[in-house]
Amino acid sequence: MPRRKPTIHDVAARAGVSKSLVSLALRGSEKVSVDSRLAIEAAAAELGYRPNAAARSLADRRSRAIGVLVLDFNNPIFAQILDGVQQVAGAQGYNTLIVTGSADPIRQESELARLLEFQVEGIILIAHRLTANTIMRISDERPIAIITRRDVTGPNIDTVSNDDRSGAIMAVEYLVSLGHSRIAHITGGDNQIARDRELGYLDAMTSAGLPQHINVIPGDFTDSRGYRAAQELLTAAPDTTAAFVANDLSALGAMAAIEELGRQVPEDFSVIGYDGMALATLRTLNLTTVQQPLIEMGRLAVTNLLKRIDNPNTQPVEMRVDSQLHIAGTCGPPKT
Amino acid sequence: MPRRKPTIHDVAARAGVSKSLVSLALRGSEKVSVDSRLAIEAAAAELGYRPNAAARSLADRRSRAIGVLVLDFNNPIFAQILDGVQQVAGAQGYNTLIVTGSADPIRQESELARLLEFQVEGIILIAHRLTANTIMRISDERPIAIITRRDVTGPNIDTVSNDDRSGAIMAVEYLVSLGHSRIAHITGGDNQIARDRELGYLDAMTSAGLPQHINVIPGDFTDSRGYRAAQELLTAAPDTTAAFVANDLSALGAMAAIEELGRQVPEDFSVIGYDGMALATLRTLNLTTVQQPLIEMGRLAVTNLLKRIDNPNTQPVEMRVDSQLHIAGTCGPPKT
DNA sequence: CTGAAAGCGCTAACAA
DNA sequence: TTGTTAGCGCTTTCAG
Repeated sequence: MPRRKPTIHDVAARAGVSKSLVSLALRGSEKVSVDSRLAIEAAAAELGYRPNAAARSLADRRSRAIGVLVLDFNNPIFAQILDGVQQVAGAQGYNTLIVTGSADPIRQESELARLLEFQVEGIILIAHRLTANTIMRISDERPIAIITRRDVTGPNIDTVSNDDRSGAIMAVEYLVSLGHSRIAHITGGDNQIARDRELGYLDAMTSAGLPQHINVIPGDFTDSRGYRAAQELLTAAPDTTAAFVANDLSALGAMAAIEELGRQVPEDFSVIGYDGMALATLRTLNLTTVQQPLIEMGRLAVTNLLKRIDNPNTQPVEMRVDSQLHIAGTCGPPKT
Repeated sequence: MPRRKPTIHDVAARAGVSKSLVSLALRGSEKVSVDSRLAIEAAAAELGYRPNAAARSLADRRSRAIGVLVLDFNNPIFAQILDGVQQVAGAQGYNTLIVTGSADPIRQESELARLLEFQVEGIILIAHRLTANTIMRISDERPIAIITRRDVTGPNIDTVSNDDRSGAIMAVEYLVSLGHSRIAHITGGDNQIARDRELGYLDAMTSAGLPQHINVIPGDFTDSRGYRAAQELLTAAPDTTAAFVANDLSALGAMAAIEELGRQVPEDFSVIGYDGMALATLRTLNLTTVQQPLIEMGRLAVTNLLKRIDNPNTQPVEMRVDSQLHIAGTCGPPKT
């Protein structure tokens, strides 16, 4: 048994037909006689034949693959989005190449370049730290669907996002409705999403006639930073009774600090997050949050992307999905 | 400007040299004059040239890619392992193709097949639900490195795992040392890892001279099942004071149920998990657990795999990593 | 140092 | 229905 990998050529020889017939048969063409098809399939099976995707992609001039760039895997919400992405892509016969490059913009660019070299037919960006410039440049080569952000748009770019500003307003209004007035905000740093959520916070506070400036603590969407921000908050403004934290992961970190400082959540302090991270809404944590339809967002993005791949010159689609207040166990009325 | 993608040929024309020189220059060969190199690089940049990975892989007879099959993304520990995998693979110039096929063995097989068609040079299995048979068959074609399991071995298969049985013993002994005697176990279902952990539990209970049979509740490694199992446990054996849960995700679910049933953790009930999931050891949850060096496991597996790719006929490597008791906040002495 | 030529495995006309 | 023939874009001898 020759240790060389069998090719379509070997299959043809073994089945006693020509190369091209094998190609046809294997991709299920109608114009192959039943006999030939059977012979070919048998030969392929016996040989343990595997089509070579690289060769096919070369000859075909298409890869049947889309690339997904994930900001990082440490925030589980990206895994949820990815689930949705894979569902739809798989169902449509597309392979998904997933890469993740840490939050470093430079590395993200090189990851993107790798995707492009693989000849992906389109790209999904799940959160990202790329410049508008980079995205525009890439979108010139391939259609792009961006999930969670909507600040970069272009003729070849679709977006799926929720309305972070409204979501944030919803969160703060909920706290206000519970009777809180000294409401703090731990931000998500210097990016569009974080800014929108912060703006929503400021909007809602202003509408409610509440003061807020001292209570905006910078964060960065990580749990550890949320932890430190909460410590800072309770030191600087111990009379604060509630916090809207920019995302769930940070909110979990914040809760840890709050409880370590001797305050019970929600009795002594209310916390509301943002995202709808599966684990956070798990009953153990029971985080009250603004829930985005994460899986659905993944599904929608691929759907749009595949449409654009088939039909490049359609108008860009900018979808907004609705987020919902998920009321759980981390918010309550202030103690007074 | 022609909308066709520029090829090496276009670059050559523009730089005024031959195709093959461009190829050499682009891969950094020494034997290209500085002038030519500069001209070629300039031409490539101006044209926005991207090498075609499919073509290269065809001509090269190697893809410089490894495939990773992840059981599913819902358990965050797999993301941690993946981090380690990507670090090493990236550093060695390998692309990682990540696929995930739900826990369904059939779908997992087809995901594997796709990886093979992409001509990956080796495969990493992060947990999996494949039969020994399938794995053996695949390992015939490509080297495989399996992470977390060690029940399938073969000449072309390396493994990296921790000693689940000892880890489980460590967990139970810790509970015993705190004074617990009515210690339950929520299992991880019907797979080697879960069985090993269960055996460890039984070992430790026996050594300590404690009864255990009524207190083994079947689980499946998910949070929701952990939740239900804990409910079941407290109904069937309300005098239980502690539980060793087969993994962290389930442990979180279990804690939710326990607290809902009015018991404080750790005051009224102790919980210890297994894995060292980043979020669980986060201070908010503060789960006491047996911590596996997840990132390191990912790194080791790729390292072994790449060695085997370079040097196919070496002895299979079966690595055991050490897990540690991570003492946090969910275990305490029994209430009496 | 450079260029011509062959071929990687597959698909897609086009003939037969 | 089947076989033949060109490539797809790139790497790699092998002569200049």
